[in-house]
Amino acid sequence: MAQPTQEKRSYRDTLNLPKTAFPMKANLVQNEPATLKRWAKQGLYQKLRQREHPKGRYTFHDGPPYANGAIHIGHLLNKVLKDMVVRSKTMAGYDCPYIPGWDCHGLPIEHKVMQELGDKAKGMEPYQVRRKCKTYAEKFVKLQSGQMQRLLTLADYDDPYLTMAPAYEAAVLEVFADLVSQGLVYRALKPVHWSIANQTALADAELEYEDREDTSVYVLFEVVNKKYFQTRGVDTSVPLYLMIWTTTPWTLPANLAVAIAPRADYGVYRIKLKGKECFVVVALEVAGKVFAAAGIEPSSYSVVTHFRADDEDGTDEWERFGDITYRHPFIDRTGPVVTADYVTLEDGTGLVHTAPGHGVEDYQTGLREKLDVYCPVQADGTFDSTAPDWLQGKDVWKANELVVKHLHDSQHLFHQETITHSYPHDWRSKTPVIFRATEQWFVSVEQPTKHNQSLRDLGLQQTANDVRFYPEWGRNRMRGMLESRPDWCLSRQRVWGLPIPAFYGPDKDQALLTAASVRAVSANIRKHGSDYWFKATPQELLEGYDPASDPAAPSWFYTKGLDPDYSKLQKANDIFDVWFESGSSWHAVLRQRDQGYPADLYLEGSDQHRGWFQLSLLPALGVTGQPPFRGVLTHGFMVDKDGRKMSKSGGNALEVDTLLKDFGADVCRWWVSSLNSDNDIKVDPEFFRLAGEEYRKVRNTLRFLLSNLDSPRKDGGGEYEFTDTDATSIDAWALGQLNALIQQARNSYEGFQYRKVHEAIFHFCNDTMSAIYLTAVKDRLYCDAPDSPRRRRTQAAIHRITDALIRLVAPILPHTAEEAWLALHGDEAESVHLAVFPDPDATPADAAWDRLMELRDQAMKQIEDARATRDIDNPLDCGLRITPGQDDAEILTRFDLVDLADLCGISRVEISDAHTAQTAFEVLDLRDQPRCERCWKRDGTVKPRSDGGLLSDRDALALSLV
RNA sequence: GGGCUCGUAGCUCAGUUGGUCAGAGCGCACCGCUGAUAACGGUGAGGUCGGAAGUUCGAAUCUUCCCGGGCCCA
Repeated sequence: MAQPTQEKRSYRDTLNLPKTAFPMKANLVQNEPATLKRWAKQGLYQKLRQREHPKGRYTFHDGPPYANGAIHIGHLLNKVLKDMVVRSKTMAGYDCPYIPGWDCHGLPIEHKVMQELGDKAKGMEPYQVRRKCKTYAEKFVKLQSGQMQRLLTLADYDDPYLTMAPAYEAAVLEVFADLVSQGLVYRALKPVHWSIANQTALADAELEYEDREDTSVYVLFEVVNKKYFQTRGVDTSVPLYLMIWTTTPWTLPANLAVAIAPRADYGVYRIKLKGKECFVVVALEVAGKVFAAAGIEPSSYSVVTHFRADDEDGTDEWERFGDITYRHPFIDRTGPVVTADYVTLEDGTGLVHTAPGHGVEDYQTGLREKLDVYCPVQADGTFDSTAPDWLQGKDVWKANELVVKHLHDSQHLFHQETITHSYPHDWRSKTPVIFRATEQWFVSVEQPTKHNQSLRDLGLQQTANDVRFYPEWGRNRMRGMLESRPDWCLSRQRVWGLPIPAFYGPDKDQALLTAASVRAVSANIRKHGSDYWFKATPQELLEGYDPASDPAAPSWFYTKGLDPDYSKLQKANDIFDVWFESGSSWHAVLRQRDQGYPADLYLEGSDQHRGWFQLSLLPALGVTGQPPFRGVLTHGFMVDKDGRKMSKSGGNALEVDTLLKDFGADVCRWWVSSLNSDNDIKVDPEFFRLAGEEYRKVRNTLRFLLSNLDSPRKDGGGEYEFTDTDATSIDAWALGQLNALIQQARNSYEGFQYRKVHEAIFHFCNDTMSAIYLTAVKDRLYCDAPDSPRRRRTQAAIHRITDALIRLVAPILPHTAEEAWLALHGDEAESVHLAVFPDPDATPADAAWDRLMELRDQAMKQIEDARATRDIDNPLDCGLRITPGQDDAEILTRFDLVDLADLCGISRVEISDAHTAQTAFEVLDLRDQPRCERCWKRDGTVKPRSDGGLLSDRDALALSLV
């Protein structure tokens, strides 16, 4: 006989303790890249395309991020959400390709390149600058692509779509040609920032604001139609003036209206000017300041009456009293008084001189009021022949003086002063910039399309019904934007982009731009890329175009029977708004690459309601008559932990690379899946740390599950098949819970509710598995004979649970799921990502399980109380006597007493013969009973065995001592 | 200033049509286990549901106003 102490220790080696190669420590930062390599090596993305797809195609369409800079935390959210869509749809049985895209053209890149070039840019041809831009874009596509892959997104990174690729550009022109064919494209004037020095339009990013001295003038416009004032008792025999203020006198020749604030009070003042009695209209609030500036004493003027456009009670006086008109101070025309929201009382008189050809706000007002976009200033900054003869040929700076002098001489100048103000300058020439109306290309949202309705109406109608919005309020947002949007200005005066394929004729308003001519250029750009526009002649660009068969060919270019005169053609210098390029991706990617149209889902941040969503919707409606998407899913924006906007300067921006290095992709993805991403999302490193804690919990549950499958089965099932007689087993309960999880997770994935999946999985790991099931079956797994049917049944259940859990978590934690999958099925298993979601099965769980678990809760509570009051540390020192209530008596006879004891974590359970109304529990203190040296239970069967140990019957059997 | 939207325990979030709706998880504190151990289990504390008024027998839930965020415009 061995020594007792040795015997005690030796039982540990007789147990089936958990064992697995799946480590507790994830080491994601090192291991995730290896998983990526493995997927690449096995061609996972391509394999998925070839796999069977019982549900058919699910068309997800990726919106292109801008190829500038490294990805930020917003991209992380966006790309991970997209990847979860793609992976979950794939595992639901769809073919769901993911073609990533990049927006490559546009000002930010061109601007950056120009800055880098500095003075060198001056001697460069457009195509040379474009080459630099292309290189720049390529660099960032590569950088971002690498980062996105590092986030474990599964997409066709070998063949992404780039908006600067020739085939893409050609497709954009095809979309454009279709809109042209419908007569939706037109040319009109619009004010832009204009550099006189370089004779070019400038974007906001190319402006530098510097202080500048200008003459500001207070000008009197004589009212013509005084009806409104007459009703207010103003003497109409006395001249009445509107007083405006401006810092750009040179824009006065283009004045077409005066704007007032809708919700401000205006006074009519009686005043003497140069000895003459008159009335002057100025905003009440600023009148004192204005008169004081002109040196007029308060005693010299008085208010006669006052008015406002909008009454307090909301009635619109303006409409009741009709339009007020005034006479231009030095041009023979009258203009209306209109209201405009942007009019403030901070500077000036509260009456704003409005020249639609010389200001963006003025232009908007002009559109609304149907004013001309009149601009008498030419590209070189001089006035054209429509201006008064004393201004013609003079440049705008000279005109400032001339206009002021003229106003003074004609007694329209109330006051002038010199002011210093911040004024935009051309960042290259450092010269002051002007606003000047120029010819731009537009798409009309008002004209009827070939689908009989305007783009606006089509958009409103189809998004009202035929598109699903997640969340639903996206529909309202889209509607509001469609209702208020003006015609789309397509042209930009830049070089880094897709040229608008227009050719101008000898006269200013002659242009060759027909559906057929655009398609011809499109075909040639498909062959040569858009650089061709800058290198080739008009004739070369139009190769394949036959004006004879184009009824829309303009007569100045082609007359029947004669050869077209290509020498008349001059290439346009405009490029497309980049939004038109990305807004054509449904054609350039989905249709051109045969991905299916329309897409099932677009998924972007909520800023894209106005951006990509709307600007894809409009061209798609024009061409196809239907929206490019069936569903639109949006997420919110990242804010800091106090709910404030993220900003780099504020120091609260998080680097994606840092997050990946500190936490790994799966932890970042677990964090994403925990969010309600409809609205703002708070970000803080602490949240990633917490996500890491939760991740470890899930990982450890998987690890423990795996560790109890000591002999992986090749057939993937188990040696045990469940039958109806197992319905009351703990395993049947666990499998029933698994079914519920499968159902819930699949439904939530279906509705893009990743947070719900996250919660369900976490709860299942934490509660169902860790706290209840695995704790309950530990005893049989460890202590039963390895091949005991009871143990094998549990292992079969665990196998099924593990397999299902890995599949369910795979879209969220692709690396960890893969790691666990290989641990479960062996290294020869290909990939969990080629598998599909599990289906709920017909597990024969007894209907009484719900009640039984309620009873368990009650019993646990009592055991807990008893341990506290009687000072019992170890729950295995407890037993439980159950006195069944009437409703539970039958149920309790069906369940195994050992199972019940294991569920409560105690040594044994007995059922009393007595009866009560309500099931009652009595906790037994078993500390005076012998304890099995192997399983530590005091189950009543413990006695000395032939090996000298104190063992229970089960343990003796397991050791073959009986 | 306008359109859309959000504001529930320290944190992340649930709360159908107004009546067990004041909840869950994390975190925290305390306890247990030491055969899942840089793991595991149990127990507990925490909120006048952004503020005010109103409708109602009754409101986190409806109405109005206010405060504070976010996106897009202006």
